[in-house]
Amino acid sequence: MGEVGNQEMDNLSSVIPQTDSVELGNVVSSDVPAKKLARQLDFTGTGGAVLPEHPHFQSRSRCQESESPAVMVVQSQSQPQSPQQLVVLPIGTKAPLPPARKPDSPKSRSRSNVETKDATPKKQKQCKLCNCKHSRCLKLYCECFASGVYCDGCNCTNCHNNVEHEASRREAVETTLERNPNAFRPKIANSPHGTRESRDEIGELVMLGKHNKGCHCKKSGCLKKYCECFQANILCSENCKCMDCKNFEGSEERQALFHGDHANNIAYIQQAANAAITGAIGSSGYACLPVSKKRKGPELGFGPVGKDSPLNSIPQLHQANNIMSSGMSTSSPFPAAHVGSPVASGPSKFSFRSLLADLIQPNDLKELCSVLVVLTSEVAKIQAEQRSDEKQINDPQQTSRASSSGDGVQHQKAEEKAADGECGSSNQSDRSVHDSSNSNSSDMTRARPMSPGTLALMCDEQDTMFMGAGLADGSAAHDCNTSSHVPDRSLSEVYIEQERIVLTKFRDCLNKLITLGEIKETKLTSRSESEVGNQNQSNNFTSNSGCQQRSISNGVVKNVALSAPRIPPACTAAHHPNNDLPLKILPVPKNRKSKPQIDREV
DNA sequence: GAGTTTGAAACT
DNA sequence: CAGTTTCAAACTC
Repeated sequence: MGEVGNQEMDNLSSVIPQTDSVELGNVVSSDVPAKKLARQLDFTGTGGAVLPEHPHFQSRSRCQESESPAVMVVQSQSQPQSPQQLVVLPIGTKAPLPPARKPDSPKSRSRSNVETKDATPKKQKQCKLCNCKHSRCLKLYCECFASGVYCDGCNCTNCHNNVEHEASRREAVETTLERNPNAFRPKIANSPHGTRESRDEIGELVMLGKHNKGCHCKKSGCLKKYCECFQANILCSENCKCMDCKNFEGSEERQALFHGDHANNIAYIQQAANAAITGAIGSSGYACLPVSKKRKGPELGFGPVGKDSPLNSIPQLHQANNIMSSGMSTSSPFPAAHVGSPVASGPSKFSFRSLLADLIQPNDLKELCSVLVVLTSEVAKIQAEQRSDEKQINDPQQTSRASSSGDGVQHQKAEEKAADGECGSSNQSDRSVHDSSNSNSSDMTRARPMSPGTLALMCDEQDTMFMGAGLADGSAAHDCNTSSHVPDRSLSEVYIEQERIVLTKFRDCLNKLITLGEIKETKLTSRSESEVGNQNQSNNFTSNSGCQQRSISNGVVKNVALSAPRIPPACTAAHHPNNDLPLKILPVPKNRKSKPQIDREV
């Protein structure tokens, strides 16, 4: 341990504002030697940026990762130097706030409303309550500090993570950020590559996410809450450097924690965890080289075990929710808000199995993609034919003029045709929606030729479809560079039209899925009700009629409708009354100018 | 509730 | 960057 020079101590004194002289006194008189503290605080004397202004400051928040009902760090714009600059607000301040965090710790639960030495006055806290003694809650050891929130109601000793010690707090934040600019970022990132294939296999809640740094566990087998991955309810990833990891997809030890008739028996689960760690359960045969077992995408998870088992508490579900949002939070100066999480309604003992678990098969997705691609190619064909026809009619001058003034009309016409083709005939109200969307189309043509997502999609789906189509004038030739053969505008019109069609179809599919999910839920509900003795329910049910079924089942389905809002037609296209029916694309007759033949199976 | 274990953070 | 120490949460008894 190095000596702290006088200079450093001088810096220390000079950096700390006058108002904090008392605090410095506190520091010196605390149970930590002054020099040691000086080192620990690692004052830099920069005195510049403060926590809230740092672009990287976000509530990384174990709160956020786990149980927090939502904490938001708000920067006061008016008083940038004010110690109160950082204001911690519960998001959605509707009272009553959810119970204080740390439901998983009986210990802290019992403490949660007790007055403590020098922490800020007790009130319900949105984050885990810390018990720091030596860090003054100014290091990442402190969960509150790490979460970017003030200690409030904690059981900490000599706490400086509060408004009164804002100055030293800021210094600490600064130091922490110097050491690690990502210190306050979420530790768990979304994984775009999470495979969901094993969801059905286990049938439980799938956690997508990846620990940014990865864990380094040695003895816990990553099956205890010591492990940050396990705690966050995610599988270990290639980022981890853990030893003897058992927190990977397909791990027998891991599955043993969550399966079997004892799945809800906490004692059993903990026993299983211990056994797994000591190798008593299963013989996975893995050599426990973490790398060999790391999945590429985070996957299935179902909560830590032990006394604090999440199987009996909602935090894990919060985590799931938070994981999903944490990945997005990097673009926001604020930690992700978790307001009104559908899973936050209360503790549940039941494992969650998606209603769509049996409905969506990988092949379906492939087929859907194929259908969409075929659809777009048909649209492109039609537009190409259309355009060539119009060329013949109009002389070149008119054509060029039309491209500047009459574009919108032409485009609209094309869209109407496509919309007709898609949905047969659309009713008036739908059309008005459609038209309103079109009003922007021509502008979009210039400003936004094609969304990157669509471009990427088209690049991915690529070629066989489009190239095979051999479009007459190349207007819809699939060219990821969106260049060349045709004037940009007409090309982008085609793309826009394709995009619109694809999105519309995709929306329809999602709606269909929702309906199927609802149907399934209705079935399950009816079944369970009938099991309890309510025999009349099942007779009301018919299997495949979509939304109307929500009126049945003694109000049970009413809730379904609430929980699964249908995706609105938005501003994409006319909505066909039969949108819920499966799509079937019929071959396009040659020389046909109009719409692609899209029919619906009844 | 005290003591132990664990792994992240801090430090050398 | 690796090794060590500190720290506080998780866990055990």
